[in-house]
Amino acid sequence: MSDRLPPLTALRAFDAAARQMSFSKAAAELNVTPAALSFQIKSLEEHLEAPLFRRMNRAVELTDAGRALAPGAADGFTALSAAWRAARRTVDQSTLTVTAGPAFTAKWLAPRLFPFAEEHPGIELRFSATLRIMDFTRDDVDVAIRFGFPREEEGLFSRKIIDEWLTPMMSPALAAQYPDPSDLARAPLLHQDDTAGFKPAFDWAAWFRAAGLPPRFASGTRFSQADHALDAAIAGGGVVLGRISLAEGDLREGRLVAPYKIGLRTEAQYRFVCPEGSEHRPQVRAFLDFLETHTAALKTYQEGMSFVDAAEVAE
Amino acid sequence: MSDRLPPLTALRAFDAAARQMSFSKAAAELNVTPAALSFQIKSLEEHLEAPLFRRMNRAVELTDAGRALAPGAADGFTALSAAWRAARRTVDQSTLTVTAGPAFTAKWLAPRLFPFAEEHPGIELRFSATLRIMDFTRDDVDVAIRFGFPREEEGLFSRKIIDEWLTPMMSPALAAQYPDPSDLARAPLLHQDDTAGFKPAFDWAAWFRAAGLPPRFASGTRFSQADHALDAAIAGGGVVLGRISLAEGDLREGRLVAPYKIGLRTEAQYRFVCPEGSEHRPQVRAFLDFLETHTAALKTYQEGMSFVDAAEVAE
DNA sequence: ATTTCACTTAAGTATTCCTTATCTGAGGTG
DNA sequence: CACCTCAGATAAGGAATACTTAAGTGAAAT
Repeated sequence: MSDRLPPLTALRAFDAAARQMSFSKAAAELNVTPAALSFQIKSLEEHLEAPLFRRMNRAVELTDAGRALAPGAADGFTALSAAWRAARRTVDQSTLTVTAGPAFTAKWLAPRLFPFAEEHPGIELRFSATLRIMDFTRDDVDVAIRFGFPREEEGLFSRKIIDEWLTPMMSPALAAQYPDPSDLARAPLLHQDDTAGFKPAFDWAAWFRAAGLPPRFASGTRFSQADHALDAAIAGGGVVLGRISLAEGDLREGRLVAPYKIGLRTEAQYRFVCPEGSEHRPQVRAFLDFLETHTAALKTYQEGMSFVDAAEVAE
Repeated sequence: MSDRLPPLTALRAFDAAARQMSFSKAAAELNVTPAALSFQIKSLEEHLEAPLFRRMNRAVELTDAGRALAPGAADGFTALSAAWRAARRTVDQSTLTVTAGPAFTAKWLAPRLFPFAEEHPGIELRFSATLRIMDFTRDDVDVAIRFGFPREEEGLFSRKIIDEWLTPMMSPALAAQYPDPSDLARAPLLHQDDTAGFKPAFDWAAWFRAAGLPPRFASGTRFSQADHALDAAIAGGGVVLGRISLAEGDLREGRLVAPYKIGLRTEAQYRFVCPEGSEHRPQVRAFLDFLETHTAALKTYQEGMSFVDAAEVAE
């Protein structure tokens, strides 16, 4: 009964058998004959000097020792195969998996998917819209686009792609009704909660302070995602404190207008994040280049605006 | 470049090489010749169709692919070997590793180590004093003794071993100075913080309410561990609201006395916890029996006491 | 210039692993 | 109740893998 690891093929056979609760199904999974699998289990039991399965003639069930081994073995092999996939992604130059929040995915990535595909026909782009923090070695992701304050992390390549600022936005029809910032006192306001935790805050209260207007009681419809708030504004549902990063397309197409010249600037920003070293992989390089050229257009919207930093009007 | 797992021996060779950053050291670790290890790495690189190491003539360094693979591979093998150790513990009948909080270890387990060893000469008992929550499949522990409210957990065997209650305790000399509960108004009180998070609380404030005495401003020395507070009381440093579970030995030996007849009872209790099925293993069985017979003596201290539930005097 | 060190390569061997074929025994079926 | 089926066990031979010894390479150290 050695303390060192037993033969790994035997352990893998056990893992499959424990998951399937059947030797023959496990054998099928591993593309070997049931006889081979039976041998592997037997050899593992000899190493342990105790049975791992109780053999009933129609089925097998785990012994206490088997139950102690199974979950950890499953975890171990899951980790190994995730690591292997991560290494394979490193080699693969034809696919690129990007994760971003739902709002950025909807408002920025999705509309630009086609242009990217045209520029880079050899790269298959995949999106994974989630706010969950990614672990590049565990999740099948090459690149993450995250919104937040700049932060360096060990082993990660990180680059700012968009400086964020906000200004009231609304449908052209509403803009005619509310020509002046002070008119917002009687306008229906749309709120978004997804950046509620950021400090210094960049919400309506902060913008009113930046504009030197009296605070308004925080009434109005609340949205959990910024893109939904923007869509509601497009539909004429109210005035949204729009994030330039997300609204750019809608502003360009005239679905939204930003009639006032007061912008609220925040240190929070969209960042491109990938494992260190990954930034040299061709498809990652291509994607970063694409992001940088396509975010450059945002700068034009800054013309004529006067900005106030969120930190200056922090509560 | 297959998506399935590569040969596991090759992966393990890579893991060792990546950890050691040296093929020859890795070969020594795995008890093979450097040539064999070189082959394994090469075969893994062929599976991946990309190099994992950059060979400099004096050293090796990981490529991007290697850096992507290494951490996950290490995690995987760590998990596998932990799982294997867990299975081995299941088979081993000669050792028993118990984890408990520092106070229980000091005041209850340590003094009874010798009696247990005499009763069960074949069992080697090991203690691991930590408050960290244990994962039986990951940490090398057979049995945990935890203090808290009763709670059932999937896959765990759990049994109450001590019903907890508290009463003021002090050295015999101090007891002479403070014959009546009301005298505590002028006594130095000792506090313990380790159960501060429990609700309903069982602290001095709760006991004063239970005794119908006016509340005292919470001054006095604070201890992060209950056993240190008891030791301070033994040394005459003040009056502690002692937990019967921890104080039993000191009460029996006369180092502490509990002069008042008002006890504060709490639902919190010491529990014996082990993986389901483990409770049948001989050394676990023996330890649980031992605990149960040696905690029975605590009941005698309840005689003559009148109890108030902590919930009844909750703030 | 020479030595040394770390890894590589080659050829042969040992070991592990897998297959085919046969066997066993309990539960389901007619 | 006999029979069949199904899941796993066992045996022996063969294929694939892993390892060893021995010789080789090239850059850094002396």
